[in-house]
Amino acid sequence: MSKFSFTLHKRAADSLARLGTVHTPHGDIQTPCYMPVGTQATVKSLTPEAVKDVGAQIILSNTYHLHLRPGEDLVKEAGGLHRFMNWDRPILTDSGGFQVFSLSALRKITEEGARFRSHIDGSPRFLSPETVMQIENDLGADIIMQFDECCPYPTDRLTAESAMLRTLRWAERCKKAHARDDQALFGIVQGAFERDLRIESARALADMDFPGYGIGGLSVGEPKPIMYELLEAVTPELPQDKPRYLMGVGTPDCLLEGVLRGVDMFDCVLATRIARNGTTFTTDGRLVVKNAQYARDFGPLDAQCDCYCCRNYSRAYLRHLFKAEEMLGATLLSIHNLRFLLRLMERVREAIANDTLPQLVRGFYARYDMIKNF
RNA sequence: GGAGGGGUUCCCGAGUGGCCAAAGGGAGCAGACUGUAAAUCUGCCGUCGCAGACUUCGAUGGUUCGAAUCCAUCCCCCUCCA
Repeated sequence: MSKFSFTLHKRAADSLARLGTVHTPHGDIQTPCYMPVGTQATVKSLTPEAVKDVGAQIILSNTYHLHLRPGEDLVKEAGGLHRFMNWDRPILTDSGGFQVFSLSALRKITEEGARFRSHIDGSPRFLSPETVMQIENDLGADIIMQFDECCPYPTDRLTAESAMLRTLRWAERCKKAHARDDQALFGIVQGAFERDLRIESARALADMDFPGYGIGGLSVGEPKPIMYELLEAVTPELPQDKPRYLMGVGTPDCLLEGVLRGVDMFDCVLATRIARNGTTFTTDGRLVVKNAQYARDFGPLDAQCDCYCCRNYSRAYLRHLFKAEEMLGATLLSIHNLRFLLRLMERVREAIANDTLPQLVRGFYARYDMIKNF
């Protein structure tokens, strides 16, 4: 089985943008890339074939959610996550660190790990770096994330530092507990919104020599300029020959800004979530297709888009599906929103290769309405 | 012809003297959503407006300090009997 590696093809001249290839046992990933999220071993509302059709090279799944249901032992018995969910391309599993954060009402964190109440049945659960590694090893994704501690915005410096340092200690423990050399374990940069803590975190993780690095704890409500500043501080501290993954981002503009600051990989639920709620990305900005103004609009969602939805269906029809609560609406908008981000990344890679990234970014902002952005 | 029941704000439907511009639901409209407790959640929903004012509960008239609520007449619907 081929091992994980990263090939850096090119660094842009006028920004930190990079062009690369991530090699995994289930195939290569061209970067910069966006990864659709399939938390519970499914990208909501889509068949794996549809996810491939929109151009996804790799998808995300979630350790915490699969641990609770159906359980990693069942997934392992099924032959691993790829076979279980019928997805033969690369998979990345998030560690559950974000759930520790977002389900904060139900947990208590100690040095040992996080004690939880299951959000499904209230049963007590415990996640530690060691248990998370065991679960992720059983699930069998190509890339697995360390167990980390995420801070809300805003966070006081002491809390930020303590979470960052704990994440470093947990990184060591994850590394020690990780038992499969066909899975690449990524460390995660923390440090909340303190520039120097972020830098310290990145340097320490770099010294631990991970095959790739997540940048976590961002896009949790802070203003975008703060996120961009922190990215600019962090990516130069990370090894050039390893992929950087900005966790949980995002919007079309955040993707571009992330690429410009040296990020190689992104994931975000936004595309599929807002799709299920009747909202779409378009070349001109956000479009809420369920709004009354589209009742008699028989044109496509986005005339620039090459997706299945835009090639075959009108805004009026999509609006009808949402008003009638037909589930095809969620499917078609998910196809479009994913394709929108994936195609944007395709164009970004092309532009880096051709040294035209600044023009691409300029062209994007010239049309994209930031007032109606997220 | 006789007996009974009923007409409430877009729809359904509570309300039977003041706390009612009128419960609740639906529909409608809008907003939110960034490592997914989300096919979810929130707000608005008579008119104008900041407070507040004004017009509403089939129609008209009446009782009362005060009526969607009580009385009279009329209009319209439904059920049963002949």
